[in-house]
Amino acid sequence: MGTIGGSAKAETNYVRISNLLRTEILQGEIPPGTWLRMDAIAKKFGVSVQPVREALQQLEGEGLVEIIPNRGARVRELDRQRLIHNHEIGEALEGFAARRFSQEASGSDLRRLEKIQEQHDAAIAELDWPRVETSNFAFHVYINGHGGNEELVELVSRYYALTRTIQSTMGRPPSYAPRVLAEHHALLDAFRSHDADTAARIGSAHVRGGLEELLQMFDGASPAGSK
Amino acid sequence: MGTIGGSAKAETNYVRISNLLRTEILQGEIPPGTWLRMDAIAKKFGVSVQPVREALQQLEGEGLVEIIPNRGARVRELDRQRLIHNHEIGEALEGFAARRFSQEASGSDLRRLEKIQEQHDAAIAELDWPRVETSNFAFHVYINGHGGNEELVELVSRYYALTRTIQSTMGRPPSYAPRVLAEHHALLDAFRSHDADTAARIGSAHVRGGLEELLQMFDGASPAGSK
DNA sequence: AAGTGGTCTAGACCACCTT
DNA sequence: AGGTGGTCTAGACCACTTA
Repeated sequence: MGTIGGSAKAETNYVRISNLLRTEILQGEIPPGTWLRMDAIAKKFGVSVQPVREALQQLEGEGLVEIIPNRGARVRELDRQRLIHNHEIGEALEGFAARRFSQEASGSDLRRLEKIQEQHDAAIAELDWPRVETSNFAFHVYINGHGGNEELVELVSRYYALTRTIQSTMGRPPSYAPRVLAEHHALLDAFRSHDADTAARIGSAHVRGGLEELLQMFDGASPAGSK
Repeated sequence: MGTIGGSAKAETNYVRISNLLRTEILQGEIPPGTWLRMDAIAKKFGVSVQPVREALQQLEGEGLVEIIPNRGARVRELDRQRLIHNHEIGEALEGFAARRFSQEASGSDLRRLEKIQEQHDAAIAELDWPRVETSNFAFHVYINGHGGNEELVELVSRYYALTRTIQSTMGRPPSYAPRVLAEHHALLDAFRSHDADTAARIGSAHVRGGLEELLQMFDGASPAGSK
């Protein structure tokens, strides 16, 4: 019923639904902890409940959704501990990627990365926050993707995007912009001199610095002492 | 986290099926590239096709299975490139975990790890390969799990277990046992002296060494140049 | 043009929670 | 017990491949 006349492509319902839910979760439009009631989603998409179930199962496999058998599905909670654990994974992967980039990047790779950073610098100077986000994201994707390891890029992006949720909900501290700027340029320096150990150290510290800022906001927002 | 002991729980079919398929794939009983026909699996479990579909969607989210819309599901191929990419992720995560363990492990943590390594030593001396596997696995899980980051342990195990598939299919080179043994003991030394940089370096190199062995077997088994 | 096998719907069923 | 919402089955439907 109500077939959308399109002849463009045979996109299955479960693929469309999982894609849409994924971006909505990663962009924070559906906040952590939200219950995802299957019949409500099915109704919203004009389909039965089964393709919705399949989409949710896939997101559970990706770690974005938690399905409790016979109870329901919810967006996975993003508590203090999970914030820390996600950043540990990011710290490990970005440190590795920075090390490799410092070893393997050609002159034109470096120039390309510098161009991206110029965008980032300009966006910060103009206080254009959406553009700060996208250029920051592009900077890291370029480094992480250098070896052609898509799965690594995807893992980092998954954890990175999840934290952006909290940032855009809670705002950023004043230390954010100068810190990110300084650390990106320190990374570029290490890349230019092909200093692998320094690149790896800064790459990891960059993630750790982001975590500390987030925890400040997090602890500031939720009154301490609650157990 | 507490295990819920013995309480007779209502285990749903999709959970049972995904668990079984997962272990069969990770243990190499269903080799990479195998098509997973839904009605065949449904018949085998005595259920309809829908719970099978949900189990497969979850495994796709975990990266173990590839679902091609309107075509079917297959165990993801494990070609040379993916072998390399998986090990890169392992290298990053295990290097991180080794660094942290060297910084945070208490005396009793160290003694516990040494006990595990004694099991490993003995198993190698007796050429008891299944026990070599399990004690090797326990060694790494103990290090990786030290910070309580279950997701990190799971990620490493996922990539690690996948490579075991190939190892048990193709066999191990003679260099395997002495290399693993020497590297584990070098790690223990670094832990004992709380030498974080060395621990991280050896942890990463340990994974890289395993990759090189695997690639030797891999390239030896499939003659180069075949198109 | 037929065949194969994946996808989707409607409705029955059942686990768990609330009263 | 009654309610809510997740789970499962049977069968129709449809996309894609064979000839």
